Amino acid sequence: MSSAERVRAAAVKLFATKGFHGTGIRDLAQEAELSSATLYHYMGTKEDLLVEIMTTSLLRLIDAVAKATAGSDDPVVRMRTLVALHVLAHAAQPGETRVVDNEVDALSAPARARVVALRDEYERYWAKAIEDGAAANVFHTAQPTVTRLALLEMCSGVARWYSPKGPLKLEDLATHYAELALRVLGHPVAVRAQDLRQCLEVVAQVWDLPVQEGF
Amino acid sequence: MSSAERVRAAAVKLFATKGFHGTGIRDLAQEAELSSATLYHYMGTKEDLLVEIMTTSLLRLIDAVAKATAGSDDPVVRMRTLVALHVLAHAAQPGETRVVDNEVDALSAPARARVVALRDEYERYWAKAIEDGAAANVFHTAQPTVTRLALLEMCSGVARWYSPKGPLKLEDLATHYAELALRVLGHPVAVRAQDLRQCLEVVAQVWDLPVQEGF
Amino acid sequence: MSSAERVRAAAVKLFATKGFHGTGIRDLAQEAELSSATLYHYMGTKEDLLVEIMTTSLLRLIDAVAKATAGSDDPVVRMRTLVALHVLAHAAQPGETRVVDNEVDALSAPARARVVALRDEYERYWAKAIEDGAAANVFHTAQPTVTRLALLEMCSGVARWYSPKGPLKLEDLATHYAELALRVLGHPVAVRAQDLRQCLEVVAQVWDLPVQEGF
Amino acid sequence: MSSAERVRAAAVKLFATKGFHGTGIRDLAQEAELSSATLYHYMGTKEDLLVEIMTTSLLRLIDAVAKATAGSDDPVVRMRTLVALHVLAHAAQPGETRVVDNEVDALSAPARARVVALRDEYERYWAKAIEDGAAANVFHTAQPTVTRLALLEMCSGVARWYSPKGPLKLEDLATHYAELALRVLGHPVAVRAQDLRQCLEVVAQVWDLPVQEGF
DNA sequence: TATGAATGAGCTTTCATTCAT
DNA sequence: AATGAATGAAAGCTCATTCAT
Repeated sequence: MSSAERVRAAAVKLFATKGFHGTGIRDLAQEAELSSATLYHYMGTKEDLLVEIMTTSLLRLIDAVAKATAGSDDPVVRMRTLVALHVLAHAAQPGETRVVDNEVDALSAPARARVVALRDEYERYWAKAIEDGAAANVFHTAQPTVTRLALLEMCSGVARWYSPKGPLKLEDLATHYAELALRVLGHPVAVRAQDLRQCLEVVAQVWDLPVQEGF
Repeated sequence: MSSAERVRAAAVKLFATKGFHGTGIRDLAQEAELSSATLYHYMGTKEDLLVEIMTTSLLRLIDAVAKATAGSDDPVVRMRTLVALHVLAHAAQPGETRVVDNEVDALSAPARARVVALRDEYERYWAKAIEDGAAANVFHTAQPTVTRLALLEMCSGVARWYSPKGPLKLEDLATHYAELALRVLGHPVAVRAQDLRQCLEVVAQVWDLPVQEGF
Repeated sequence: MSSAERVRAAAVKLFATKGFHGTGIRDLAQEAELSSATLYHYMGTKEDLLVEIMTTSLLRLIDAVAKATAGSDDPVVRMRTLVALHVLAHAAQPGETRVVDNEVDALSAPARARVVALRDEYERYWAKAIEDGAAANVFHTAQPTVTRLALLEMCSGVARWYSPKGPLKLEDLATHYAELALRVLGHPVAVRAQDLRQCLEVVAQVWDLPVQEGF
Repeated sequence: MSSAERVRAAAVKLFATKGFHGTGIRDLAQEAELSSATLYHYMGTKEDLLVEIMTTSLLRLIDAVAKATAGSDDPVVRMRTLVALHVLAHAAQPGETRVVDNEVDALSAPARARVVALRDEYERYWAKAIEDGAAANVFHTAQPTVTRLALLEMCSGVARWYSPKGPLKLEDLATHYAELALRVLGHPVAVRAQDLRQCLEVVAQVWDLPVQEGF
């Protein structure tokens, strides 16, 4: 792993576990096994580093979602895919995703605006799928917006507790959450692992992970 | 409001919005309209203040849950109550609850252990209700533990976005979430506002809020 | 013991053991079992308290020396008396004397000048006795000034280690030091406890101690 | 002089004159002509700096004494050497020695224990010489322990008043004190400057001073 | 590429002191 | 006589960042 990669990895790890404000430049340097002065060869300011992590993480998520839902009209299939992708990303990349979910308030106003815009762009996919499903009468929910927020929080929570060392395989996790989400939307159908095969492939490709069950 | 109360309120507000590490003693002093030296008449260290907030918040939640579920054997009723209480607490006290949910990592090891023990004690109520419902064949979930975590995250998320100024009344919010939760648990039944009346009363009592629809 | 006395005693104890700068107002308050605000009923500033302790301690020493050497022309007798008084004062009042000996640098310039003047006045008794003894050819020392300083340091050191709980009685201590001092001055004669009886009485009177061997 | 050396020199000077608690970080920075932040490149905590000064000072003293008394059986010679070394060290390095003698109480318990152990190791040389002299009937003292303490205090006092700018040369000072000490021990013999030549050399070597009469 | 040295600004916390009650 | 409340100033120490080498 190059020095630049070590810096980024250190930032992801520490921002995720100790928070942006709880992580010092010296902590980053120690984690990356560099001097604190050397860090500045690989980053701008500390905030730049945070922005970069958040931006690339969200862009990847948007990229993955765009790829995985392209050409699918069925809202149920799209929803299943969105949930699976979200959960897989949060389980496989808990560092990045926790940073995105928890450290938005640490950004300065202009950077926050850009990050929030990306997040909104991402959430549009969810909103659209729910709206379409409601219009098609396959989803039944009195409060589509609230339901969307509830689903997103439910799925994002995975990053807080999932461990690849535990008994639950990634694909089972994704399958389970996809089912829960469809239940929430009033469309309780079984989801099979093979329905999500494409999601796993997209995730592996976008996040550059080895293609295997548990990444 | 006394100085001591102003200090606590300032801490809740700022810890919730800017995070523990992102909040300086001077920020607290300014928010509480006191000098930073005077703060120390009303608190120990900054961490003591955090611990106090987390502890009382969790104790209240446990207290509320104990009161509201006492004497109820039906797992569906208990679950409905747990969800409603959780959502109401997070919507009515978003500051405290966000601090509890987000700042555990800011605690020193011994304090963290105590807080986590309280949180575990609270979650036992959820685990028990889900287990009982599954045993009684009214809940259907292949992964009870995962489902519990998913529900908790879903409900806690309310503290991140709910606003009493929005169109959604607290009781509608609670009703909606109770329904979503029962759907997640494979027991999709309608929930009526009157089913949750007792919850509203317990919340009003435990958090010392005025008894009215929107608190 | 009155509050005023408790304040003074607390200051003597803490200034002696932790130093003036190492002792906080809150330490004094705790030791005196008063609130820190109440302290200020019994003292001016912290420095005033220090000055008062040093001044009364030195004035008592001067008073004692004046009383005990009055009417004695013999330099050997005077020297014996000076040493005995000094050692007894330092052994019986180690707090006050340590403060006087160690905390002069903590004083502001004007206060220091006054205290140093008193100390000089006291040391004049030693200088005079040594000069007279040298003139009378009973003391033999090539460096009278150095010898005086050496003797003073030797005797003051008692306050750092003597304990009344140890095996050495005060009168034996004084006798021993008187002999050592006369040896230093080239006049090695035995000193008997009864030679110092008057010293013990003067010390008991000036410091208001119970008249007994060990005070 | 390097920055690191300036920091140490500043600490010695200020701790000696104003005391540890009376010296602020900003005072040290000003004296060392560095910013207060920069100080922390060259030290750990303020206490670490104090410990370092005390430890190296005592280790040097022990080193010097071991070197200078090696191979000497005669208690009189050893005593003469101990006194001369002690006095020379205190006169030539008044800063370090005053810090060692006066600031032990400023140390935390574990650091104090280590420093006191070193001091005890040093004082063993004195105790041994006095015991041996008494056993050989060349020293006559009824209270060997008290006498040792008296001598140490007498000699340490030099650091409080000796100035190389005064009329007294270092070697005369040492000679005079050696004679006083032998008088105290009941062995009043003349000491010649040439008896102490080796001591001067050892001091010059251990403290890295230019070899000349007045250093 | 890498870092030791450096720093102004800031951190949390304590300081000695005052004052209304 | 006694104190809780209050504070400006200062304490020891760390911050993110720069720069010469």
